[in-house]
Amino acid sequence: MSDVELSKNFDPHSMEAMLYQEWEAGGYFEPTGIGDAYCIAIPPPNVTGSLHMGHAFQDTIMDALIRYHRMSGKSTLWQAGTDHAGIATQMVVERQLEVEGISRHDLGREQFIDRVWQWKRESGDTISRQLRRMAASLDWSRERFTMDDALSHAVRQVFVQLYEEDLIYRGKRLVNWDPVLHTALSDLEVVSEEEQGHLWHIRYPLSDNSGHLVVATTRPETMLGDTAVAVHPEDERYRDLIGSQVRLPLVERMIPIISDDYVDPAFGTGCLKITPGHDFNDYEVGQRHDLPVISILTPDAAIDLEESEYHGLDRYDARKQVVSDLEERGLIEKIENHTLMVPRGDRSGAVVEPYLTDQWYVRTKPLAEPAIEAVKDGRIRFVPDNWSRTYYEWMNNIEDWCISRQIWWGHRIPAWYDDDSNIFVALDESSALKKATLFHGRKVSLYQDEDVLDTWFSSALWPFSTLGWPEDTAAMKAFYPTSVLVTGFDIIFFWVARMIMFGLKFTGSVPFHDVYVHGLVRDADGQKMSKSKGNVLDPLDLIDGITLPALIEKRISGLMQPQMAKRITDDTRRQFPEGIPSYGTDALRFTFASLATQGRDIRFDLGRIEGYRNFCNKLWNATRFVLINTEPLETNPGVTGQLGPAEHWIISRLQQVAGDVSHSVSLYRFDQVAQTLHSFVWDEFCSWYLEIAKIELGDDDLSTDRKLGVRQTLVQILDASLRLLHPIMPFITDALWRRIARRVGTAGPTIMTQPYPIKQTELIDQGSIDSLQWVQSVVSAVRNIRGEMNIDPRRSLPALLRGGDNTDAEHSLTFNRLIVELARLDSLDYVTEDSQIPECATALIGSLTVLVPMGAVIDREAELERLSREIGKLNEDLARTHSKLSNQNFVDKAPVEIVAKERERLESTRSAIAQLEAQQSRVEQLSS
RNA sequence: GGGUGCUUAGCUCAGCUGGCAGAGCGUCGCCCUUACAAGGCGAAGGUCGCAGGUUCGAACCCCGCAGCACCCA
Repeated sequence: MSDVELSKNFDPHSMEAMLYQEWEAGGYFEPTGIGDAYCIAIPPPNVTGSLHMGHAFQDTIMDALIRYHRMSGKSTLWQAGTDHAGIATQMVVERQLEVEGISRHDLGREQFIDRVWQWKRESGDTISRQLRRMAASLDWSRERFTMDDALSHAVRQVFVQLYEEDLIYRGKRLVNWDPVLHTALSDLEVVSEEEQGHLWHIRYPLSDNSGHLVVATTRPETMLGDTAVAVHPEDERYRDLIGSQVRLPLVERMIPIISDDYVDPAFGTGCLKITPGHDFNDYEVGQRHDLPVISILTPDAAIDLEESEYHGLDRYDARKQVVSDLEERGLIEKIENHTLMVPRGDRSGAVVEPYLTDQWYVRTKPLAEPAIEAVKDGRIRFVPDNWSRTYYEWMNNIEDWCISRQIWWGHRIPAWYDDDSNIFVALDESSALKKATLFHGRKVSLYQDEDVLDTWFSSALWPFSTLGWPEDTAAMKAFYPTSVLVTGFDIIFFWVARMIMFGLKFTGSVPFHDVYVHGLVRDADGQKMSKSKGNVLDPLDLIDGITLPALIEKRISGLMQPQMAKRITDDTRRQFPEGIPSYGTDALRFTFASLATQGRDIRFDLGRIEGYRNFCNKLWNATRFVLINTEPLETNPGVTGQLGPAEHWIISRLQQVAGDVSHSVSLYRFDQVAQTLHSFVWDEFCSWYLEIAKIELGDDDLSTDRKLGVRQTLVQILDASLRLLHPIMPFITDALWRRIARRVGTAGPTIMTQPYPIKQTELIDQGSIDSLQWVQSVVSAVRNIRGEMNIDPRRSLPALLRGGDNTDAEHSLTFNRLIVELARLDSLDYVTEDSQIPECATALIGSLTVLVPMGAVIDREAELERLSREIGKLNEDLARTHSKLSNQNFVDKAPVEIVAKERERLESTRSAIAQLEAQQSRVEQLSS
C-alpha cells in the first residue's frame, strides 16, 4: 500500500494547526510582488476583543477573496492589525486596577498608560490567535496597531493639517456625556433602547396668574434648566399665549412662551418645556430663538446650581425631590406610564446625558462633498448598491464630528495652551513651543490638552496609515487604493464614510474601489447575539465543539442581569441539548459562505453547518476513493490516456463550473459559489462520475489506455475541485491536495499557491454533455420505478427501451454497460415498436419508453397507482399548455420561440398521456 | 414622524432581462452496496403575505394594505 492512505472519516483537528503553521512559516501570506495588486485592509478588531460570529463571517469573506485572487496570480496583501479601542481598553485595565484597589488617578497618566501597554503586550494577541484558527491568510509580517509610532504620527499630521485649514475647531456644544466614564461619546457609542418610564404633566403658571400651561416631560428634574415653553405655531389652543410668559415653578424664573414647528401638538399636552442645556432638540430650538443655555449638572450628573436647594443631589434623587415638591404645591396634573428611548453608554451602561462642554470638532461639510462625489461618479461602488442611498442620506445631513474624548488611552490631542488659553497645534511639543515663542516673542510655558482623540479618528486613516502614509512607501504605491472594504452596514457612517473623506483629503484618491456590505449574524431565532441575552455563539466553539454544561457556564457568567441566568440556561438546554459537536473550520467557513446572500441578515442554523461538515467528509472520502484507484499515476503522471464520453462530460462540466464560480466571485456572491461547488462535487462528481469510473475501471473489455484516461480524469477533476474550493475551505483542500498533487504531475508545497482553475471553453463538448444527460435520464427512470415499487435495491432487473430516434438507439448500445451497472439491471435491450414484450412498468423520456417487465417483482396495484399519478400530473400540464395555446392573444403576441415551445410541449404531453393510458389499460387487464 | 429592507416548501434561504417555482436541512419509503450510514436510491411537500393594476403571460414591474426587522429623529 502507498503512504497516502487516509483515515475513513474526516477529522479536522488532526490537520488544521499544522497546516496553518506551515503556511505562515512559508511566507505564503505575503504579497508575491508579481502580477496586479489586490489588497484588503482588515477592519481592525479591538485589541481587547475576542472573535465573535460577525468577525468570523466577515473574515471568511475576506479570506476567500484574498485566497481567490492570490491563486489567480495577483500580488495579494491582506493587511493585518488591531485597533486600540480607547474606551474599551481603558476600561479593561481600570477593572484590573480595581481588583488591586487602586484607580487610574492613583497611578497617574504616564504610569497608567504604561500599564495599558503592558496589558496589550500580554493579552492583546487573543484575537490574532483566533483569526489564525479561522485560517485567515493575513500578512502578519505587516501587522499594525493604531497606536504604533508611525500610525500615531499619521494621526498627528492629519490633525495639524485639518486644524491649519480650519477644518478642526474647538467649541462648546452639547455632547453625549457618560457620567460614569466622564467622557464625551460618539453617537456610535450610545445605544438607545426602550425602557419603562413616566410622563409627568406639570403646571406652569402664567405670569399674570390668569391660569397655567401644562407641559408633559419624561425628565422633570431638567426643568431647573428650562428657558422657555414651546407650542406649535398652528396650535389653536395656545396661539394667543405665544409671546407671553410663564413662571417656572420651584425656580420662580420668568420664561417666554415661544412657537416652533418642532413641537408635536399631538404629544402630551402640546406644550413642550425647552431645556437647551440638556436636550439636543431643545438646544436647536434654543439656537433658533436665541434662548440662554443653562447647564444644571456636574460631570457626575448631579445638580450643579449653587443657589438651589437641589444643589448636589444626583439627577435621580433630584427628580424625586422635584416631583414631590411640585406635588406639594399642587402643580402635578397627572403622571402617566410611558415608554421612552433611553440612551446608554455602550461600555458603562450609564444613562448618557446631553451635556455642554468644550470639545474638538471636525468640520465635516467640506470633506463630505468630494466623498459624496466619489460614490456618485462610481470611483467607489457599494455592493449591494442600495447601501449607497444610506450613505448619501447620512452624508447629505452630516453633522460636525466630535473627536475629543476625556480619557487617557488613545492619541493625545496635539494642542498646547499657554496661560492665556492661546492654542498652539503642532506635531510635537517642541514645534508647539517654537510657535508659542514666535507668537509671544519670548519663551512661555505650555501645557498639552488632556484629551485624546476618538478611536474612529485613527481608524479613518487605516487603509493608508497601515501602508506607511504619510511616507511615500513602496507599499503605498503598490497597494493603494485598496481593492475592497468588507464591512457591516452598522459602521457605514462611523467608519466607511470617514475613511472616504480622509482618504480623499489626504491621499487624493479613494481608499478602496468596492465596499462590500454584509448582513448581521443572528441566532437561530433571528435575535441579535448579545452577551446580555446569553445567546452568543463563539465561532471557536463551533470549530472545536463544547459540552452543554460548559456552554451554559460561558453564557451565564458575568451577566449584568443575573436574574436572566435561569432563562438563558433553559434556552441553551433546549437549543443545544447535546452541546455543540466539533465541526471544524472548513465547515464553519463553508456555512458562512453559503449564507452570504446580499443585504440580508443571517440566521445561524446548526443544521447548515452540520450539512457542510458532512460535505467535508464527502470530499474526504471521494479523495480516498481516487487515491485507491489511481495509484499507477503516482510514479508516472505524465503519460496521457484516452478519454471516453463520461470523461469528456465531467471535464466539460468542470469548465462550466469554473466559469460560474469566477462570475459569482466577481459579484461577491459566495452563496452561489458554495452552492455551485457543493452540487458539482456531490451530485455530479461523486454521485455520477465516481460511480461511472468504478464501472469503467472494472470493465475487462475496456483498454488500458482508456482506463488510464479514467484515472487521470479522476485526479484531474478532484485536483480542480479542491482548488476551486480552497478559498472557502482552506484546510481540508490543502490536506487532500497534497496527497494527490504528484498524481496530476504538480510540484509545489501547498494548494494555496496553485493557480485557480479558469474556464477553458475549448474543453466543453456539448455532445458528451447531452449523452451523459441521456444516460442519467434512463438510469433515473429505472431507479424511479424501482423506488416507487419498493423493489429491493439489491435485486437486479431486466429492462427494455423502445421508441425514440436513432440517437436513442445508438446510445442504448454505446452506454449499455454503464446503464446496466448504474441501474442494477441484468440486461438492457432496445426493441422495436412491434416487438412482442411482456407487460411492463413504464417510464417516458421524451419519445423514448423505458420498460421494466413486471414479472413477479412488480406489484400490479402499485404500478397502477404510479401510472395514474403520472397521468394526473401530465393532464394538469396539458390543460395549462392547452389554455395558453387556445388564447389567440398569446399566439399572436408572444415571441415565436415561446409559442413553438408550447406547441412542442402540447404534442409531447399528449403522446405521453396516450402511452401511459394504453399502458394503464394493459395493466388493468392483467389478472392479479 | 422620516427612511431602508423583508414576507417563496415544516425550517433556513436561492430564484438573473417577466416565459412550467429551486437548494440544504427536516419528513416518508427501501437499502449496512468495499470511498463515504457524517452514506446510497427514490418520494411527498408551494394560493410565492393580502388586494388591485400593467401584460398574451407576473414570485419578478406599478399602486395600495398588513405583518416583521433595521436605521434616523
